[in-house]
Amino acid sequence: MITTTVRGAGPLYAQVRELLTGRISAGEWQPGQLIPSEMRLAQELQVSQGTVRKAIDELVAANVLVRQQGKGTFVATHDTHRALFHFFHIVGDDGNKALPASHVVSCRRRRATSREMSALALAPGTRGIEIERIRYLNDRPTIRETIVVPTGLFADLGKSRRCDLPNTLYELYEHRYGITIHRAEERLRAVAANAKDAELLEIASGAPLLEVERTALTLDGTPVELRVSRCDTRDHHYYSHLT
Amino acid sequence: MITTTVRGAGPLYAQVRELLTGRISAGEWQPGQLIPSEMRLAQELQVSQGTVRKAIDELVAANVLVRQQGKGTFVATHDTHRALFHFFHIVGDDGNKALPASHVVSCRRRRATSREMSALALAPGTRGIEIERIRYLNDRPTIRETIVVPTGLFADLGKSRRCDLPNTLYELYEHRYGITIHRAEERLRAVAANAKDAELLEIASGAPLLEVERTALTLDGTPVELRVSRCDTRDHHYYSHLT
DNA sequence: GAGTGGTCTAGACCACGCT
DNA sequence: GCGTGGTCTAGACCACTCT
Repeated sequence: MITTTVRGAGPLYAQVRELLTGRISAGEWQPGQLIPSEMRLAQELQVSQGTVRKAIDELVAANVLVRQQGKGTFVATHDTHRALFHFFHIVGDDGNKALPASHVVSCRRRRATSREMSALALAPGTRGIEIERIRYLNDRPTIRETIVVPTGLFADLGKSRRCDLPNTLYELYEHRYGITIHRAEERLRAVAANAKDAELLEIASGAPLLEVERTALTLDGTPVELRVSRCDTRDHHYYSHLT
Repeated sequence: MITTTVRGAGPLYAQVRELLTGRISAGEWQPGQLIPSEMRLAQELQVSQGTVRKAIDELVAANVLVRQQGKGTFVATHDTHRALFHFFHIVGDDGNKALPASHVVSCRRRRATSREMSALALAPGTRGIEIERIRYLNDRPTIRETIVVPTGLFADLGKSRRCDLPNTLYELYEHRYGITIHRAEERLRAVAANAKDAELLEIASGAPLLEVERTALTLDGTPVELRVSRCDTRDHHYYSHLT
């Protein structure tokens, strides 16, 4: 494979994989879009189809690309299914799983805290947008969510009159700001409900809550969102599969 | 590929994969053991090396096999590394990760509860072995663990004088009982510490604890252990990576 | 029928571990 | 030097989608 810039060592298929990743990361191929066929890519990059195939295989395994036999290969997109199965791990104790309805409580701009600056790699003094919302499961307020994103990437987020945000924010990030969340890290703790938690979730102050702190990252590893969810786990739990 | 028993449809490599899985599951190839080379398997099964390779690729991805260039392919085994990186998700808030020391509190035989019977697919009235232990992180009691396994599979477990069990039980299951834990499901909740939790973990009664209920399964999907861990998450958290 | 990904094969050469 | 897995290639045929 010949490229203008010297691409470091490693196997050919890894170089092809990184090249494809770069094009997607740069927005050359948008989410949902059809990428060139394996044959075309092989010709363009002067490698065999099998090498392109191996590169694509790995990107499919990493949820970056999606194959559809007979149609082609597409850049993965954020839909309700992905939100539910890859980025929402709260399940009813009866096994039911559904995306909770959301109600925005507040939406404001403020300085980032030191925790937010370190988690999102922000310069001191950077301003962020804070969205607070309550999410309902079985018609009961179950999750109190505080979401912080830097103003730089999401300039006009929540500036419309009534903070009318969709339930699945990652679809909004993708369609409106061209930012695709690729993976996330979550840190879970048990905490005691404070007065505000108690009021919003209609529980006793001091009751145990599951706190999930999530950092969401783009394909190139940039952290773009810090989200803290406090969940009433009396009828629900967080599900994790270990391999 | 010709086999005595008719193996259902599907691609050749999937049939090879299931055949290899079956041999491992049946104990024909033990954990840590070298399996035949790709060439030998290809000859034996009358398929190409590439087909065997694809089957093995998938089993490596599923942590069933491990390749070592120049040496061969081995059945995956439970060592300290796997315990720490695949089956232990509690991390210090400072980023430190270490297996906690364990102290067995009690070890007894009793009837399984209905919860245990459903989680482990046991017949009513089945007896189980219950191990209770405290695990220490930074020299402080941090996790209270209750482990239940059926007596059928682990006949003499904990019958030695002083319940002297190793820190990583899955290594014991593998070496002593020929049972390999392949994957696990965890359900997390926040709960309030009861009197016993408070005493053993040296915290206030009612303090929030992270409860992790784990079902551990073998390669063929049989559940063999139910483990409930109650964790003091004031200085630690449960880490989860989403893709 | 043309184009796509999915499977299967065969062969070449490389990198590594052992003896 | 030999056997192992790791990479790369080339070509055949199948299954699916769309026109």
